[in-house]
Amino acid sequence: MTATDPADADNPPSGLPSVYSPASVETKLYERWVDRGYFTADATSDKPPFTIVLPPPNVTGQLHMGHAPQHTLMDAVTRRRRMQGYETLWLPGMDHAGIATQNVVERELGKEGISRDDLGREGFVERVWQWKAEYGGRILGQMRRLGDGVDWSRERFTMDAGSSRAVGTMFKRLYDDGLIYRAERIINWCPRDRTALSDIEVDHSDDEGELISISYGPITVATTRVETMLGDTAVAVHPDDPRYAHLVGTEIELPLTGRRIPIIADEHVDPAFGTGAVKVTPAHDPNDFEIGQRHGLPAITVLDERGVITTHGPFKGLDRFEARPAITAALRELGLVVAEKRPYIHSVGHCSRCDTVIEPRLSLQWFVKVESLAKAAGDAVRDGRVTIHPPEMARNYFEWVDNMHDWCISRQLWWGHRIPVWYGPEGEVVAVGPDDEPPSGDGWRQDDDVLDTWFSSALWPFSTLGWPAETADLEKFYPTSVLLTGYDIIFFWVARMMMFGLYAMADRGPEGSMPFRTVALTGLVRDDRGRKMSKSAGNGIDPLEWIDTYGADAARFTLARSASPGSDIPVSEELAQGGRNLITKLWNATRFAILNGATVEGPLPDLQTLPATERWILSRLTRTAADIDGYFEDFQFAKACDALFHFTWDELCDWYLELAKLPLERGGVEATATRRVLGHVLDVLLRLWHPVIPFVTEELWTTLTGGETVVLAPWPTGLVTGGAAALVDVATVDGPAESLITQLQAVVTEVRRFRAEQGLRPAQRVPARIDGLANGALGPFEDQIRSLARLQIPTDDFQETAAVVVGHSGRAVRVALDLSGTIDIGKERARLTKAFGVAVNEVALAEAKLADEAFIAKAPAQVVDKIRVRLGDAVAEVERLRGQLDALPPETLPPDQSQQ
RNA sequence: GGGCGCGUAGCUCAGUGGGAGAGCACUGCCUUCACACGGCAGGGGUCGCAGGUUCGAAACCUGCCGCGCCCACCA
Repeated sequence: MTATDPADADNPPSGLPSVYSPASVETKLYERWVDRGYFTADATSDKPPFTIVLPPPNVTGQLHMGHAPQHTLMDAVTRRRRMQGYETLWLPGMDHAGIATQNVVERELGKEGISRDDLGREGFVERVWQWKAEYGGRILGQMRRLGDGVDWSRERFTMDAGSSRAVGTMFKRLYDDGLIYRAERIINWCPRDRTALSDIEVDHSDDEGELISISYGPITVATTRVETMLGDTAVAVHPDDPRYAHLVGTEIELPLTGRRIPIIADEHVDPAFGTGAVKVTPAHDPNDFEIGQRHGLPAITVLDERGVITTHGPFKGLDRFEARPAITAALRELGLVVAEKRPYIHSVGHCSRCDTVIEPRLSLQWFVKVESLAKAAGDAVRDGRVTIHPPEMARNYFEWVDNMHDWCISRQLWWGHRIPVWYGPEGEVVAVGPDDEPPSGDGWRQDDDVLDTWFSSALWPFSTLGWPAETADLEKFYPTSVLLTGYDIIFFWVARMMMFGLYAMADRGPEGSMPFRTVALTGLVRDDRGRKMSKSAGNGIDPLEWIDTYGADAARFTLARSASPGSDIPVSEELAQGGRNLITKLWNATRFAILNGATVEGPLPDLQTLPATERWILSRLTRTAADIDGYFEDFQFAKACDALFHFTWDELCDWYLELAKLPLERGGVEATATRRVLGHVLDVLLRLWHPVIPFVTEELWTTLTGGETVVLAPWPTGLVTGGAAALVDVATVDGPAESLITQLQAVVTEVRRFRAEQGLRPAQRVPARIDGLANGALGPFEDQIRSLARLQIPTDDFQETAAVVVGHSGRAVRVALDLSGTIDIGKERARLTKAFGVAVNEVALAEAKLADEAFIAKAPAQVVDKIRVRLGDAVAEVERLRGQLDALPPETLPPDQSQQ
């Protein structure tokens, strides 16, 4: 059916097929935009800058449903600013993603049967670069398909020369300021990736384990990690615990090892937990490490970097998870296991990259001393220099920033920025800046570790603009305007950019140093049942499939219309279809306009000369544009999309286009005015839509207006430059026209409802006489009302069999219908009776309210007035319905039904 | 353990003191000349529960129940 070939019928006049096929225009348009340099920023421009930071996707990454909404929203924000006349910069790039990328390449090597050790450090890193050249950055191509208007001439990578230089500079500065230090600490260690991790790279989950109570002679301890007992160097009890007071200061023998360890008293112990006695393993537990520090205990490491036991003959060489049952068994044999609780559910840390259980491990690492940096990062939000949207998310930010631990930045990886520190033969430690010569000579060697990926990410807002050099870009585009990202990386990225930005740019003063002025947090993508998207749950939806099936615009609109600040975004196939339908609707509306000669040429006719229908749509357009502009300003994308959707579908298509058909058909002066108004409305509407659905609006706008591009067309409101303020003029706001058309709609809707209730076919024309129009302002629209409600001019033998009355008192419109032969009197009587009952009830309610003295005494006058008006309406309604009931012809039933 | 948030139509969600809304889904009629990816009309909700404030509560307060997320060094 739909295989009608519209190209034949419609192509000649409109140039647009009746069904939009995104695939045929999207790629072409994107290339055109890039070629014409629309997205290329000019640092020498006089326009005010608008800069938005693209969270650099992992070089290994693919565009997934998590990115799609954020990219859409960033693009929409940027496009609107561009149309408003800002010099916009949206700078693309990728993150080298240390562990993730190293893992991918190692897996590749694994397929060839070799390990990274076979290649050596240099060979391996070389291999990663090769991999990047060949497979990396697929996501960049996917961004083009989404329509991201980024400045490709400024594309960056966190490991490129400029970024590396920024990293080196930053490290050196922090080091010289005493904000980077090296220390032996308990850190999170991933035995599979064999590297240290920062606290936030550890995900905690409640896992099944076991709680084993072991007798250490006179005292019993409980543990979930039996294997670490080999490294115990004390047993701790609470200082006030009377049960153990006599044992504090004595020594016991540690089972299986023969070592003697002290019993000590420490405030950290909770006497109410377990036996109230804790085994202390300073090398393998962060709390125990601190207890050890306080009491001068030795730290004995019993696990190596792969999580394998390194001591104690029978257990040496066992993996930690093999050692656990082995040691439990050995203790049980000695009769020392006094209680076992399993399953025991407790919180266990996992590597956020590979899910391996984290092993707290004592090791020598580099740290950023965060105290002063975090304080500054918190203050910048507290004193309003940086705004967080939505505001309640700021609490999360503060909670983290105010309680931050020092940041472990060294990683035992090969892929990343190598720590610029050299160690000399005499134990010298020298941090080397990017412009300095590293020390040479015998015995000097560079640190083997690399920096946490997030170290370079934290510099992204200014390293991409040329820092540490004082470039024109940095001057023009820093601080950036908006950071739009998911709330899941507030800690990983947002807070760290704040810390580093404020520090590195401190010479610009408090108002110029922050990395961005506004942080707009988006939700995460969920499926239509609120579940997180994941491949394993089988509910992953691929945004590229949506683009293939429905087009980029449909995908973008679908995502944007669900995006409320900070709220999660549900996605489903049905929603995407709704998006596709909207695009088609807009397409056809514009196509209709073009087919009917809509034009943007010449000035708009004087408002006074226009019929109320035209003044109404212009008034609605102006209000809608203002609403939308405000919603964009507040990152209320869902509301902006809703307003656009509602105006496009319910007002423009359902009413204005239908109303316009008559004057367009008639031609002449009327048609000329309507064509101009129609062209204007679509011109403005397509501009308003463009930030969200760039492709289809470009195709339609250029066809409609003959303009070069909508990308650079002035935004209808909130302009900072350009002379297009007249696009939406406050003067077009027209209350009387709006209420008049509302009345017109009510008349048409009432007649339609009546017709539907009578079971009339939509196309069937019914003779009708319309009273009450002539003395009202609706008079000129009788023909349109007849057209919309399918009412004919009364014939000579007109015979009123039913009437529809809309409104009351002198302003009522009465439509008398001749339904002889078709009307179902019974149905109509039932309908009127029901409505009559409702109206009577209304009257009773309102009267009761007005009789309530307590209410009258306290309610505001306007509320009382409102109720009086309501009472008047209800009384009129009762009268009206009574009249209609009385006017109803007597019911005549077919003979065969008269018995029922 | 701490923090944040949520519970409104079958589903996903708007709605921050004055007559319960949207999209999708559902029902009926319709290939009406922009659009069947459409049109018209319609059904459907004790706004989680219980108290309180108020003339008036989906909204404000308290408690309870249920759910989600984040943070946390409970052995």
